[in-house]
Amino acid sequence: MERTAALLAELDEDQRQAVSHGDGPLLVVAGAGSGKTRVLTYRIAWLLAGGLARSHEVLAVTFTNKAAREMVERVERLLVGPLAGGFVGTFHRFALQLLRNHPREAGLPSRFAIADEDDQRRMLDGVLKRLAVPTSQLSPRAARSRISAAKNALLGPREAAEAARGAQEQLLAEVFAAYQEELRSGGAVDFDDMLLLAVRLLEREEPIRRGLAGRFRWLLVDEFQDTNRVQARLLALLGGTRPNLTVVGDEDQSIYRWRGAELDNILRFEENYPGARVVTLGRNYRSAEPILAAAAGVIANNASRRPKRLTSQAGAGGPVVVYQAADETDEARFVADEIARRRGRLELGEVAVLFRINAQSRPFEAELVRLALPYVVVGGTRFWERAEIKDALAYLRLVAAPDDGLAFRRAVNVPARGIGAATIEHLERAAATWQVSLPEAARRLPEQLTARARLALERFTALVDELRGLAGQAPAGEVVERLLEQSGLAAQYAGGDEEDRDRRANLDQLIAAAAEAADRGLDLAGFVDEVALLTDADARTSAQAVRLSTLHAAKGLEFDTVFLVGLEDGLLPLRREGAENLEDEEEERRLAYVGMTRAKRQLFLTAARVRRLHGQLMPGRPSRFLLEVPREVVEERTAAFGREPFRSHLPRPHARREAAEAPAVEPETRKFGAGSRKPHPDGWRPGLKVRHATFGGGVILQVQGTAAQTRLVVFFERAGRKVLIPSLAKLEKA
DNA sequence: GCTTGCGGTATTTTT
DNA sequence: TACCGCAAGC
Repeated sequence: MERTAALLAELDEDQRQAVSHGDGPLLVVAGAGSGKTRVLTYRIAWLLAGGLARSHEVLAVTFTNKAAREMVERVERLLVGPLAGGFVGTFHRFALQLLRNHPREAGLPSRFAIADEDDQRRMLDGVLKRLAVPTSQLSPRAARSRISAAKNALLGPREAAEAARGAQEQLLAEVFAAYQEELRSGGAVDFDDMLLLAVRLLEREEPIRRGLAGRFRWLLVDEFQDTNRVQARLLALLGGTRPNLTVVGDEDQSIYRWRGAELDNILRFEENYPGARVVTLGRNYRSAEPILAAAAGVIANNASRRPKRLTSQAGAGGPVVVYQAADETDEARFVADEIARRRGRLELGEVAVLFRINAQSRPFEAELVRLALPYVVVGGTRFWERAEIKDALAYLRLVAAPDDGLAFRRAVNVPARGIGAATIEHLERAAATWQVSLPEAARRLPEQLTARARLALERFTALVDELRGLAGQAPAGEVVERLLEQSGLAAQYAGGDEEDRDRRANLDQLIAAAAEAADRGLDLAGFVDEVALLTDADARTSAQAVRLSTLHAAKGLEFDTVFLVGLEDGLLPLRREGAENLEDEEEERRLAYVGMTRAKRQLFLTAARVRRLHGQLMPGRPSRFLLEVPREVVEERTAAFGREPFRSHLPRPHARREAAEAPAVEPETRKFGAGSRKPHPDGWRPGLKVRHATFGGGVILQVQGTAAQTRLVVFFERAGRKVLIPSLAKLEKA
C-alpha cells in the first residue's frame, strides 16, 4: 500500500484522480502537455502495485510501436521490475497476434501474408485495368483510400455493395470485391483487414472472445481520439458493457480523421459507456504562457470539442513571434538565422521546424546546410520503404510464407533475371487453372514457358528453398546476409557513388535489424511480421540535429523552440481539390494546434507572401489561423524588403468577434514599428533607452499597436525581452 | 528485357 | 520543380 501512496504523491490532483480510479470505464481528457503518458503509466503501476490487477491481465494499446516501448519502459521503472505476461503494443500487433493464433477460425491460410501499401497499389492497378475503369473515374489511390475507409467503418465488399448508391459507389463496390478476391487468392491481408478480421473473429467465435475478455481484465488505450470504428468495436468485444477501460485522449489533437479516426469515440464516450467517469487534466506542464494562449486562441474556434481551458505551469515567457516572409526562401533563411543565433545556448535537438507537407522541407534543408547546422528530416523516404529494403524483404517474406504471391512478384525479377511480364502472366494463368498460389505455379513450371524462363524460375525457387532451409538453423542475420549475396541484390549496389553506398548501408542496417530481432528470440517469420508492422516512427533522433518534420509526425513530441512554418491560406489549412467542408477545416486547425503546443519556451509562426509549390508561384495569403492568435501575445516581424505591414494581408476576419471589430486594413491601426514613418505621440521609438521599476535598464526594440493601445517590446539587460503596456508599466525614459 | 524519355501529378500516413 | 510510372524503342 505504501507503494501506491508513493506513486500518487508524485502527481497533481487531476492526475491523481485519474490514476487512482477503481474499476469501470474512465475517460481521461488530457490536454496538450498535461501528462497524458504519465497518467497512463502511473495508472498501470498503481493498479499493479495495489494488487487490483495482475500484470498478465493488463492490455494496453497504443498507436505506435515506439509509444508502446516507452510505456513498458516507464512502467517497469516505476515498478522496479519487469512487466510480464500482459500485452502492451499497437492495435495492429494485437490483432495480428490474434489472427496468427487462430488463422483457421479467421478464415485465413495458416501462413497468411501481409500486403503493404505497395502491394495494395499493385493489386488495385491490376483490378482497375481488368475492370476497364479509367483512372479519371477512379484512381488507384482514391480506390485504396475509399476501400480503407469502408473497412474502417466495418464494411466488407458485400455490405459496401448493398449500401452503394449511385454509379460511383456501385463501381467502387465492384472494385472492392475484386480487390478483396485478389487478397484472398494471394493469401494475404492488408492493414485494415488485420483489425477487421480480428473483430469478425471475436464476433463469431464466442469461446475465443470470452477467453480473451476473461484474461485481459484491464484495458487501457492511448491516443483514444484517433481510434476508428473497428478499434472501438474491438475494445467493446474485449470489454463488454462495463469494462475496466481507461482511455486517454484529447479531441483537440485528433489529426487522423482522413484515416478513419472517429472523433465521436471520444466525444461520446459517456454515451457509449454509461456511468463512465471523466477526469480532465487541466494543467499544462510544457508550454510557456504566451504559447499556450496563442494555441488556445486558435483551437477555441473549433466547434467539435469539449470547451476547456489549460493553465500553464511552465511560467511566463517571451511573445510568440510572427514572421511574414517574402517567399519560401526568405522564410527558410529567417528560420535558419534564428536557429544559428541560438546555437550554443540550445541543443539543436531541442529545435523543430514543423510544416504541413513534406515538400516544404527543401528550402529549410538548403538554408541549414548553408549555415552548417545539422538536421534530420523525419518522414521523407522512410527506411522501410526504400526500394532496396523492400526487395530484400520480399525475399524474406517468401522464405517465411512460401505462398506469398505478392512477395514473389516483387522478388522474382530483382535483380533482373529474365522473368518479365509475359512470364508472370503465364504463371498467373497456370495458378488460376490449378487453383494454386503464384509461387506454387512457378514451382510446377508450366509447359508454355520458354526454356529461359523455366531455368530462371528453377534457380529462383531453389534459392528461396535453400534460404528457407538455412532459416531453420542459422541466425536471422546470417540468413539475410546470405540472401543478399546469393540473390545478387548486394551486387546491384556494388558501385562507388553515393547512392550505392547509401543503399549498401541500408542493407547492412537490415542485417543488423534481423540479427537484433533474433537476439530477442524472434524467428524469421516473426521478424517479417514485426517489420510489416514497423514504421519509421522509430527514426533515430539526435540531440545534435534540428528536426524537420511534418505536423503529423510531430505529435507527442516536444521541443524548446518550434518554428511552425507555411501558415498560409491553402497550405495550412491545406486546400485540396474537391469539397472543403467544416470538418476538414477543423482538422487543419487541430494540426496547427498540435504544432503550436509542441513548443516549450519559444514559438515562431511564419508565412510567406509568395510561395513556389509544385513549380508554380502561389500568392500566399496568411492563414486564418494566424488571425486567430490573440494579438497580445504576438510580436510581429516582416521581411526587410517587404513594404506592406503584415496585417494588411490578413483575410477578412473569420470567427472571432474581437477581430471583426478591429478592421485590419485601417492605416491608423498600423503598428508604429521600424517601418513606420509616423512618430508615436508619447515619444516611444525603437532604440530609445528606458528604465523599469523591476526590470531595470533596457532598450525599446519595437513599438506596436495604436496610439491609444501601445505595446512596447523592450529588451532589458537583466530580464531579457518583455512586452509592456506603457500606460500600466512604470516606464521612464532613461 | 532493359533503357530512355515523356507526361502527369503532386497533400497529411501512428499500422 | 522534381519525381515517378508508363510506353516506346533498342
